[in-house]
Amino acid sequence: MESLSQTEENYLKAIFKISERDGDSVSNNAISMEMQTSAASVTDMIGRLSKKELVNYQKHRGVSLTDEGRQVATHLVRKHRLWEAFLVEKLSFTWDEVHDIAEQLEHIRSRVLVERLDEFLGFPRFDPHGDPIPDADGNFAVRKQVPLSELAVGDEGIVVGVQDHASSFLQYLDRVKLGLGAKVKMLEHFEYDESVKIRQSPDGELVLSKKVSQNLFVQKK
Amino acid sequence: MESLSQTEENYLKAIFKISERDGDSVSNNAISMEMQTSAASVTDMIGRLSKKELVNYQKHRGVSLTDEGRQVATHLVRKHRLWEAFLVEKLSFTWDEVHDIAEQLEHIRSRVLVERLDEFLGFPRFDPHGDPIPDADGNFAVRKQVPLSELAVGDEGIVVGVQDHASSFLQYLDRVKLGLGAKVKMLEHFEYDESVKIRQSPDGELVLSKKVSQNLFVQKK
DNA sequence: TAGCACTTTTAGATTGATCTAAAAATAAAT
DNA sequence: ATTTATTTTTAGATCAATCTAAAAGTGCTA
Ligand SMILES: [Mn+2]
Ligand SMILES: [Mn+2]
Ligand SMILES: [Mn+2]
Ligand SMILES: [Mn+2]
Repeated sequence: MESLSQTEENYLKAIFKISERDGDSVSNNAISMEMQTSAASVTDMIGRLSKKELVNYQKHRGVSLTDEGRQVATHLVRKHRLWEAFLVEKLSFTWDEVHDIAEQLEHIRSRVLVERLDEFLGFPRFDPHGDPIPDADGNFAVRKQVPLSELAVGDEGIVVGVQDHASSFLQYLDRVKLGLGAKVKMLEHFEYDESVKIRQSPDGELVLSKKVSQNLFVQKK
Repeated sequence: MESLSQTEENYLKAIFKISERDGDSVSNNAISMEMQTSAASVTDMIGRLSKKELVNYQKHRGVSLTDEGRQVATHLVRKHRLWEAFLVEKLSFTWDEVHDIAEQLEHIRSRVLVERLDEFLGFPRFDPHGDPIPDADGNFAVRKQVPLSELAVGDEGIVVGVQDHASSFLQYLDRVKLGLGAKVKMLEHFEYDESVKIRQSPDGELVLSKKVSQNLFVQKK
């Protein structure tokens, strides 16, 4: 268990992310996409991670994280999200500004630091984007949430997360006052372009494109 | 001005540190000592830093920082010390625990982050070890301080800094209640081993070895 | 001034991380 | 079941950062 390079950590995080999305076996291709590197580089790195028993790997068969690899990955996610929370809660960054800095901070090595930070923040369970912060054992809180687009007419809900983390999307949400915690009620589905009309508490009405309504998570109330 | 690797940054910081101590022209040897690397590696790196115009260099002639190199170095020191202050002030680390974590945090790249952190901490002028935190332009506060060993009998002072940052020294100081801010009065110099006896406010008396008294900075009162 | 000690540079290798181009394997389609 | 397309691996290079061993340069000392 000598310590990993940032690059190795980034690969593990990428593999974790993809396997959460697409299932346990992750293709070279998906990794090279996510990491923006050549397929050859991925093959090479997978070999190294495999030698360190962080991934299971047989040629042409895809990779999956071992328990240890998964631990490393979830710990990175934990650090990433805690730092994002720190930046927003304590240093008044906005939710569209924190990701890139957290990408760096997540590689800081100090178990104690992470636990102290967690405590300092009051043990937050979700990050500024509504994503769950795993606990020290790598367990994620689950929350029953649905894309806003799936609310039936008349349903009410609260915005609790975003699917897309692009700055432009987050800034758009700020502009239309649909940040985390916003109360919404579905008023109408338009068949034509799958846009929706919602009421946004207490008195605003808003039409949202398909893309927006599918990328916003709400909790039904 | 493409961005520097952590290694390059560490070399610049080392060169800065040595030149503060020993004068502007820094030898290969001193750097290899400070960085714990071979002289050959130093020569190699110096070549690279020179090509990037971060140091002035002619073979066998020693190196010195250019203005740009100096800027980078002082900014690293600024970040290092702000993070140390953060760890102590906000996350309740002790002064002997923070250096290694700050060695990592100092490489985080985000101008805004540094300025926000500075503000969050209330613009501290000194770090937990009493070292000055340079401002954004790289200017260090100067403070007239002397090693405790140089107080004359009867002189009073306040502990404001340490020369040696070793954990064991810092822990020793905690044990004998000689942290930053402690009030001391010189009572006696012992010629035999150059130890000293001091009064430590309000009522303690303490004998300190030469090594200790030379590594503690006080401000005369 | 000639010799010796110490410092610095060069030469040559290694390791991690990356690339492109080509070969091999797998998956999809005809 | 062949052929074709796509994915994955290999081969061979490059670049940064490091090392050891040897050569070259500086400078002190007798
Ligand atoms: Mn993020
Ligand atoms: Mn997030
Ligand atoms: Mn320090
Ligand atoms: Mn310090």
